[in-house]
Amino acid sequence: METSTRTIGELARDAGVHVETVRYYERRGLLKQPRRAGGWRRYDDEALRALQFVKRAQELGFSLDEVSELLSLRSSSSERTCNRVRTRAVAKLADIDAKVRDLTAIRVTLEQLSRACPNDGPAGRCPILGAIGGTTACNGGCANG
Amino acid sequence: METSTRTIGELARDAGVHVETVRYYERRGLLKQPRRAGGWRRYDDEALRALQFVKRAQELGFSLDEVSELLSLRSSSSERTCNRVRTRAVAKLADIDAKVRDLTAIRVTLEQLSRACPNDGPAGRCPILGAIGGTTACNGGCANG
DNA sequence: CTTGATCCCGTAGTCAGGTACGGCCCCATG
DNA sequence: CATGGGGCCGTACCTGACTACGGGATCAAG
Repeated sequence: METSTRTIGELARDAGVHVETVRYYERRGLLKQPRRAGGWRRYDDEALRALQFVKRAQELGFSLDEVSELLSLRSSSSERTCNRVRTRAVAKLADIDAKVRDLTAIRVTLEQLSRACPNDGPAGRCPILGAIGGTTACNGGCANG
Repeated sequence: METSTRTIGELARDAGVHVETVRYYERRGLLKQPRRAGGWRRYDDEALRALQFVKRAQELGFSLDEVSELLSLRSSSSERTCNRVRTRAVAKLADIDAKVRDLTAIRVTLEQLSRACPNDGPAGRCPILGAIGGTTACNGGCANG
């Protein structure tokens, strides 16, 4: 943890990911090639921070492609970098809002159906099955004839 | 739409899905084998309703495996069917709630960061990049020295 | 110097829910 | 009867983010 040079296994443990994940990120260009000692990758503290950056951005809902974007923004020196990052964050906020709206709509429907459910009885009287699919198990008039 | 016997293409169009999706559902056992005329699948109105059942259950957040379960419940004749369906619906509600909670937590964080963003400036002064990843582009003291 | 843990690499597989392809067959229309 | 659009089937491919495998190399401890 406090050693500034780690093997891939130690790095992975410190960051709470699997070794294969580190190699995968490296393949995807999310982590830069570390130096090698006798063929083994050696990572310093900065590599650990880079890995943590990826994980945290991911936790904030960014895909690995988007993390790549953020990473290139992070190493850019433009005065507009911050603005561009904010644009991404705001777009991500909109994505999240859309998802929450969709889920909430589904939730409302499911909850109404669950409430309407008498909690016993056969398929033909189940309001949930009824709402999902009309009549099939019950051709022609059970519960409405 | 009003013909009671359709080809797969007509069924797909009526249900708003692709032909391949119908064949895929059939392979997965979500739709039963239709009768054939000269090798071509022919579907009646009930097949259309079955397909719509699958789509609507999916819209309510059920995976195709869960839809299979619902389908077998639907054709069961037990008095406890309704209860079992409700159990699935309630579990799905809990899933949705968990997802919404996660998304909301992310949302709060992202929004705070967006608000804190001065909307211009370089990476080193970007609160979003800062919050995600500490220091890398900015080793040793920009914006805090 | 041996042993066992760890690392190397490339390739392939996983999950969900489809989507695409290619070669052949069938059906309705003119 | 020809033709073109659709349908048949099996198989492979897609996205995203890993995860697994196998055979060989290397390192640290005893």
